[in-house]
Amino acid sequence: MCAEPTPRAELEPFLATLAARDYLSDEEIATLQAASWHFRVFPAGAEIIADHSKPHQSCLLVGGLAARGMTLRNGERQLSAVHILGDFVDLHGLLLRVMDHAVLALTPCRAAFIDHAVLREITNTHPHLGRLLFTLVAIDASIQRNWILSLGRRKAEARLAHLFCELFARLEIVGGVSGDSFAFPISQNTLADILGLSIVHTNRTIQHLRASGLLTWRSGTVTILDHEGLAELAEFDSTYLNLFREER
Amino acid sequence: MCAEPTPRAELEPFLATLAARDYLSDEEIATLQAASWHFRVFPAGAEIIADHSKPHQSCLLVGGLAARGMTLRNGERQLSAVHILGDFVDLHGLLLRVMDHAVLALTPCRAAFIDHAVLREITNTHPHLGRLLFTLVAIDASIQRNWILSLGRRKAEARLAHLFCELFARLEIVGGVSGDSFAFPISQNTLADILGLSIVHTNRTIQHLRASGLLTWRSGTVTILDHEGLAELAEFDSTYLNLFREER
DNA sequence: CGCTAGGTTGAGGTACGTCAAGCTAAGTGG
DNA sequence: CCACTTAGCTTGACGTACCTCAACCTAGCG
Repeated sequence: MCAEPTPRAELEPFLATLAARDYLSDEEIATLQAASWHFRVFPAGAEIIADHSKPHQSCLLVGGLAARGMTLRNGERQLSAVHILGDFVDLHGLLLRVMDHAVLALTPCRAAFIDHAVLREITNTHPHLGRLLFTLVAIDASIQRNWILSLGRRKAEARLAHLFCELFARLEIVGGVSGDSFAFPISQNTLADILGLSIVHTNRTIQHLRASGLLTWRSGTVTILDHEGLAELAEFDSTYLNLFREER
Repeated sequence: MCAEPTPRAELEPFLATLAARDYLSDEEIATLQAASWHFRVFPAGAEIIADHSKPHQSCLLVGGLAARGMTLRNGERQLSAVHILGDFVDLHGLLLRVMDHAVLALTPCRAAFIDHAVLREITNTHPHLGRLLFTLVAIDASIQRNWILSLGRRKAEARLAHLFCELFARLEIVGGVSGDSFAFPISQNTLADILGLSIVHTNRTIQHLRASGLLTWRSGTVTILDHEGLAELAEFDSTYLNLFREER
């Protein structure tokens, strides 16, 4: 591969997500960078955090795609969130203590772990930074609310369109897009578990989206050909992503 | 009606939700009770907080049922959360600043408002209490994840069963159940918007649940006849509600 | 060359939606 | 006390979005 990046560089996408929502002081940035991060890699399909476990660390994704997943007894799986680099995947583990879902690596992933004790100390000594971290939890919840709307009321095609609109917007913040394209190297099987659809119907929905000329998806790369048309189809309104800098 | 309850008494359900998850010091309780709460009532159907508004207060529900709702252009509505007394309905508004959904009174509601400035000050001066408040936001997110599983993978009947299991468990904490019954005075139309189903199918699903002897729902009251059977049908696992006292 | 994981296609089934009508109970005005 | 209205519940008939099963196709890989 390439030379081992410095921890400092690996935190950049995370700092970018924060900086997209509020103003970070140099001292706050330094605090985050000075913290003790432990890096680990996971192959595609690996379980990063097990369901019902009681983690003592939280996990920041610095590379790859991950997801939160729950499974019914009959084996059907539903993914409730897709995470990209810069996402503090299980920050809420600090508050919830017991996982009610698993965190899975959808692609090979690189993650940085930080002790809950350190995070708790940050919320004690840096209240604003603490609020900023919890804002990320609230934004995750916001994304989930929108996904509830998708699952409950949007048809398959609009649902998929909305997912791609959202991923593009989120990846843009952290430098995860190049031009109109972003890496999305997952199987249609996995995508079906995100969309709450069967594999077959997922396949047909993708074909329909491709045929309408809104996007392509080849060899693990999605290219959006018509941003406006896609957003129109999805009724995409980015308010819920909180892409504005405000004192929080 | 009855005599005006004291603010102190009206906060009890809220303190109970907190106390179900962590240990509150007397000083923390006093801080919450001493805060300046403004009470308002809303008729059924009223908009408690408007979509896309920028609230400067957060809203604690002290009576009635409320919900978060989003609407598509074609008029279809999806409710993403049902709130009961003691719920800090839009605590996340403190962090998100712009509402990405509306908060609606499903029944006549009584709510207590508190300035964001006060909440922010609490997170500055009482870090543990602040974390506890944000834990409520994280639990809301947890509930939403479970609802994503319901909408994506559970069939109508299990979805409805899960809703009733959850409401019973949550209402139990705040003294909102009597025996096996709780008040649920909403129309099937509204219920359909919670379940992401049509009215007609919602009606048939309810009838099927009733016929299977698991519960009754008459004149605004749900009575669960077979808790175990209902939980079995719903695959209900209360882990996600965080009903355990832990240092957070 | 054969194996495998993933993508694609067709045929038929089911859970759910839509439309339209009739029912019930509560409220309103005469 | 009785029309009349209205909101909500119920039922039937029919339509459709999505599911299931099963086959085949394709590309990568040892």
